[in-house]
Amino acid sequence: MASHSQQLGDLEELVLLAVLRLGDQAYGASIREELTAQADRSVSISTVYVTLMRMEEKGLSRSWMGEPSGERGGKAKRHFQVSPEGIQALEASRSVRERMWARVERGSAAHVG
Amino acid sequence: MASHSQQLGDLEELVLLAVLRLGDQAYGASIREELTAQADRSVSISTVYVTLMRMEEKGLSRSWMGEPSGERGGKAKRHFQVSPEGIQALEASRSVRERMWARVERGSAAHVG
DNA sequence: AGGGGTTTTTGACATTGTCAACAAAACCCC
DNA sequence: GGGGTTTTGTTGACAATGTCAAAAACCCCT
Repeated sequence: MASHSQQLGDLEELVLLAVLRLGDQAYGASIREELTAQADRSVSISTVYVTLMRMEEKGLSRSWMGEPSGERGGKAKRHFQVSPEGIQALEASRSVRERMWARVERGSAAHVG
Repeated sequence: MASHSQQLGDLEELVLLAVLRLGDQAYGASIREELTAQADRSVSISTVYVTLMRMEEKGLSRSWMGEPSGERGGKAKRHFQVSPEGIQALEASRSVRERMWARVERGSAAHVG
């Protein structure tokens, strides 16, 4: 079935995966850390927010303000979550990539890795 | 070892994979067909060329003009090839994505698929 | 009510994604 | 051998995404 779920940018995809992984601990700083440590993508914190805001406008993610942490200073954190549409887009992206790789590894003269 | 291979855009990645798959049959029209049929990405032919030209400037791919086909009309085809740097970038991209997915599927409360 | 600490938001610019319109060959035919 | 037709490649322009420095907002303390 040719789904027409939204195309994800490469960073968008990684951000969604980070949010998914972090679950209820997904907010600006932790998402950024996940990208830096696990995705070899050391972006600034603003990049994370901007990407998430834009994706929210497209219905790929949601967010809400949490309670103040109670610790010394600190504005309340904004929590993020991947929407069902976001998950669908992620899966579509993954399956396309897997198919393309499978085609490379079987049927061609090129040898990779 | 943290490689610093170039970051690929999502389309760039798919185009490189198509070129790899097509081997010595990789030129404008066939690349576009591969994207349409296998990657759910129906881009125009100009998109393919522009993406490849830009990647060539970055050292991710190479190209050269072939001989005229001999069929009814038709300018000579330009052939494309993925460079070693391109292959490295593709592999880096893949391994990052696989790690991120693995982290999602194990360690989290979220259930996907 | 002012200050230092933590987090988010805004404004701006760079890179990548996208295509319509245009140019270039190569073949055929009279 | 020049014009028409066919196939392919190139340009110019704009939209979407990637990126960050600087500013704003908020919280807790004294």
